[in-house]
Parts: sequence; structure tokens; C-alpha cells
Amino acid sequence: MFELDLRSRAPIYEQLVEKIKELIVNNVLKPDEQLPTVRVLASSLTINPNTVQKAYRELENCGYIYSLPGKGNFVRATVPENNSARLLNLENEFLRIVSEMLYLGMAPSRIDSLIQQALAKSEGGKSND
Amino acid sequence: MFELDLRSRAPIYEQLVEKIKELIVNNVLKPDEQLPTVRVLASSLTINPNTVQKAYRELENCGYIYSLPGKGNFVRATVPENNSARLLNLENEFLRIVSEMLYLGMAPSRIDSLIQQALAKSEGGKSND
Amino acid sequence: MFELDLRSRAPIYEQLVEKIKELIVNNVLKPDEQLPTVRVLASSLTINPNTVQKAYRELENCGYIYSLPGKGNFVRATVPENNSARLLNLENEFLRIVSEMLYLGMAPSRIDSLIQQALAKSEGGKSND
Amino acid sequence: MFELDLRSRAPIYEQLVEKIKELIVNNVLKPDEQLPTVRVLASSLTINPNTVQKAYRELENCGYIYSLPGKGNFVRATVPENNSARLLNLENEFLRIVSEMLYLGMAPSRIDSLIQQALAKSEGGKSND
DNA sequence: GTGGTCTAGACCACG
DNA sequence: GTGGTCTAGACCACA
Repeated sequence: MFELDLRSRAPIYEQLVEKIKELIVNNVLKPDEQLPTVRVLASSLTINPNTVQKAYRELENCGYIYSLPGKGNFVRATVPENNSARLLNLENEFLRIVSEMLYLGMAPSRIDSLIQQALAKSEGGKSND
Repeated sequence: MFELDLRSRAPIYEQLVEKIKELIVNNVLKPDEQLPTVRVLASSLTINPNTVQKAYRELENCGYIYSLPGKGNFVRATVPENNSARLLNLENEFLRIVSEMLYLGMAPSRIDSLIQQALAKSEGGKSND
Repeated sequence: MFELDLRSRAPIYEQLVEKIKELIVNNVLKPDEQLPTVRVLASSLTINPNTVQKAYRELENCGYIYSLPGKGNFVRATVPENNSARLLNLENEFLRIVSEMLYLGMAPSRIDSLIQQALAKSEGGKSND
Repeated sequence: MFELDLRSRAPIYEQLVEKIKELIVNNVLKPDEQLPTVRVLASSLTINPNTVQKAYRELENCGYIYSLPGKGNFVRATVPENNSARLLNLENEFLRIVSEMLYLGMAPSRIDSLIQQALAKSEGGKSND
């Protein structure tokens, strides 16, 4: 499904969160699709189930998945409500990164091309529905 | 000068690094300008001097400032050499954020306007010299 | 494991860096081998854990080891990429030292024998795998 | 005569010591030749005379120059006696550097060529007598 | 006066 | 139990 970098400084559960978020965001995991159970994912990644549990809880807190006790964890469909706070954070991060890229000498045209790349990926995901 | 969130999960020294990097990147702090001394900044933020020291050391490692022992810490002018590794990381972060913004329903036009904003800020800083 | 000169002008953490670097470079410590934990090394050298920590952090910045928070510190395998800057510094140091050795009257043949010695050590370490 | 890097971490007096040592070692400054006076050198480098004084004292301690009070500072000719301790230190530094160069992937042939370079420089200095 | 180093001891996150 | 962070307070080198 995906790979973790066990040698990274980043905590494993955080890497998990990012990876799963990426799959959801890029529409690889569709709304209401079931995620692997904690045990299955833990054993397939050979990590501690507690770590997977923590990642799932984090994703639930962020509104990316929902948990049906006894059933499993499922992808939550995006609801444009209550995203404003998250979007504000993302905008700030975005500005920070763009500023740094410009400072380090990246050409604005390169930035545009990166955006086209992201757009294409996003559209591609949707067309797979 | 700026504010820290002492309740944040992010370590104080990292917040400091980010804040100062932002000031440098946006040309608020000009090349060869002196940063506040370790002790002054520490007392004005009511944190420990060692924490400021750690932030300054980190900024020095990243090439954003240089330290003259006994003199102070100063902004280092950008050298577009060997930034490729850092730029690659930034590109990945950038793609992640743009994907997430699109997923959460942000209009591409809004993203463009953010970029214009960053460009203006970057240019504005330079013209203040 | 090794000894420190607490009376030296060189900071303890730098001595530590040099000693450990030497062990890695001479293949006494193999790739992915775990280094002594911060606390163990600190107590065995009767120095402060923070000092060991600082040395480990420095070695990590230089690419000689990697740190897994909660797990320990491990030797990083060499990657001959991006070593050019460091090699340039080493070349300058090398020239300085050779010049001084020649000035002080050392025979060039003695220098050659030193190089053979270094080569043997380097090869010897590898064959111990 | 030479230039200092006032932005370097290395203390100015130490840079001075290294630069002057280099001139002596490469026979640019000949035995019994007079060095610039403290005041002259300080003002030509626009640094503090105390700093120059400290560098000269250090060079005297290392046996590279001698001071005639009221007359000035002069280059001391090499005497192969009592160099053994210094040579031992240099050998250790040399081994450390060569090991590191080999570890970082430098070809032994490159090292040989560096030695030839140093030998040529050393011979060149002498022929200027 | 500056930055740099070191110590002692506390608390937290991770797995 | 591991590394990571932070504090408090001391001492030193440099210019």
C-alpha cells in the first residue's frame, strides 16, 4: 500500500497520517471506503498496532476518517463546512513555502508548473471514480 | 519583534527558527544586518538564552545566518548554490499542501492569488533597501 | 571505548565528534551499528548527557550517524554524493599539513609510508565485516 | 600581504597565526627576515593591535618566530631538534585526514597528486632564495 | 560586552 | 528506556 521510512526522524504514526491523508486527498481512497484494520495494517507494515491506532485517531480528529466501533475505519467525504480554519493554516504554510522557494532562487514559472502538476493529479483522481 | 506559542507542540527553538527565517526570507532582515543578541532576545521573549542559542545555531547550519563569536549573529546573503536539496524538499511540501488545499475545496484562482501575494511581498522587501 | 582530554582547549563535544568519526571512518563502527546510548556514554565518560547529545547531533548534521528518537543513534553508511564541499576542505587541510611536515624536515618517503598505513587501516576495517 | 576572513568563526588571531605560518613554511618569509611591526600589521589589516600581539606570541611559543624586544619580530630558522613532538602531532592529524578522505571516497591517486602539489610548492619556495 | 561551552536536573514524546 | 527539549546558572575566550 505504501512504505514507511523507519530511519526517518519523523515519528512513525505521523508518517502514517501523512501517507493516508495523501491517499485520501488524491482520491485513491474513496469516500466511505474501508481502511485496513489496525491489526492488518500493523502486521503488513511490521509496526506496533498501538502506532496504527494512534494514526487513525489523529486522522479522525482531523476529520479525514470516521470510526464505526466494531466495524472499522472509513474515509469521510469532504464537507466544505468547518474547513475554513484548516484552509487558513494551509494558506499560511503555503505562503511560507512559496516565500522560501522564491528566496532560494526558484523561478516563478517553476512554481506554476508545480501547481499544474498538482491540479492534474487531483483531476486524475476524480476521473477514476 | 514576534511572538511564540509556548503551548504549541512545536519546540520553542523551532518556532524561533521559523519566525526568523520568515523575516530573512521576506527581506525584513537585510543581509549582514545584526540579529538581536542571544541574551536580549531571550529576555525579551522570556525564554532561556540556551534556547535562543540553539535556534541561532540551527539557522547557521541551514545557511541563513552567520555567527561571529564575541560580535553577534548576522544575516547571511543568499547564495543560490547547493540549494537544490532544500528546494526539492520544498517542492514536495508544496505539492502536498496544494493537493490538500484542492481537496478541501479551495478554488485554483485563490491559489494563484496567494502566489501573487507572495511575489509582491518578496519584491516589496527588496525595494525597501 | 576511548578517552577524552578534559584539560584540552578543544571542547569536549568536539573531541567526542572526532573520536567517533574516527571509529566510523576506520570501520570499527559498521553501518547501522548502534552507538552507545546518550546516557550510557555520558556516565561511562563521566560527562553530562547534554554534551554527548550535542556531539551526536553534530555527527548527525555531518551525515555520519542518524538518530531514531526513542531507539538510539546508529552509524549511517557513506553516500559519496555531496561530499565535494567536505572533500575540498580536507584537501586544503591536507596541503597545509603536508607543507608543514616538509618544512619541519620530514622525508617524503615517511609521508608515503603514512599513506600506506592509512590505506591498510581503511582496507583492514572493511575486511572485518 | 594576506587577507583575513572577518566573517569566519575562527578567531582572528588564529587566522593570523595560520597565514603567517603558511608564509614561513612556504619560504615566502625567509629566516631572520623581519615581520611587520604589530602596529603596522594591525593598521594594515584594520584589526586590534592586541590581536596581532597575541598571534605573534603564539608563533613565538610554537618556535616559528623570535622576538627582539625593541627591535621587532623575526622568522626563526627551522631547527630539526625538538620537532619530533610537533611532527608526531602532524602525523596523527595527517592520518586522520587521509582516513577521512578515503572514507568519503577520494581516490588514492588524487591524494598522490596533492602530495606532488605540496612538494612542488615547497621546492619552489626554496629556489627563490 | 559578545557568543560558546558545560553542568545539573526536570519533563515530554515515542513505541 | 530511548532521544529531545528546556531551564538555571556558571565559566571561558575573543576583541
